[in-house]
Amino acid sequence: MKLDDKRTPVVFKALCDENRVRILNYLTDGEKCACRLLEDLNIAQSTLSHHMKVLTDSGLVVGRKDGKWMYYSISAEGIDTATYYLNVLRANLIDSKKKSCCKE
Amino acid sequence: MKLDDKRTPVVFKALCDENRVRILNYLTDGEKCACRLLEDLNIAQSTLSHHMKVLTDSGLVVGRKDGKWMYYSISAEGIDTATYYLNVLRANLIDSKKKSCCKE
DNA sequence: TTGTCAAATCGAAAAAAATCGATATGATGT
DNA sequence: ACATCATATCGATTTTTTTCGATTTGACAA
Repeated sequence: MKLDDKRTPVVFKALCDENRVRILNYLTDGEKCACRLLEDLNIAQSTLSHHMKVLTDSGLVVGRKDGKWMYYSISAEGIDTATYYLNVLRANLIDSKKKSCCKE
Repeated sequence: MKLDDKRTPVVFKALCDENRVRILNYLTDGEKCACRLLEDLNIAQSTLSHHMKVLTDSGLVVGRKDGKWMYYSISAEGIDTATYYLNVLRANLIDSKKKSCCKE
């Protein structure tokens, strides 16, 4: 099994920017309104909107619209998918160790 | 527990570029010489060197020098660290669910 | 010491991403 | 219908990343 070299970067881009990691940290206490994040993060509203798009595209965050508010939360499924990707690397690693150990 | 917003991006940058994911996939069959990667990947030598630096900085890959050759392999510890980071998000998520469930 | 080969570093160019202010959209309340 | 508020989109700028060719470094062998 190999990682998809197109999809994998999309998933992990969520974790490749300082502001997005800050957002994820905020979201770990639970679902938050975009307006709330905006107060805490000291970035422009359009910048936040951009980051939320990257985060939802990655699958690590899901958005829910309620009236004119957008609520964002961390997706357990998204994290599990990312974890699975890392396990793919890990599993192959174990296999290759086994191979070199048993064949000679 | 929160993710370090400086260190986390460094770790996951390993997985944020198509060529680096290809490199990681190659390395899953075991340790490989840089010259070997160079043959397979169709990128300039200086570009490969740059990517190997990003990968080793992340901790997901380790390098070993043997004479004039550099051998690279995936680091189980590096993958475990990255997995741990994802678990931090996951664990907080479970905690926050528990909180909202029990308090009201 | 000199030549050769592998890899790293340098410097520049191209591509991608982050950021912002301004504007558009879309829901709500008057 | 209209004003208002939250968010998304647009367009432009700045910053970061990727990429390459050229050069340097460092190891080995003649």
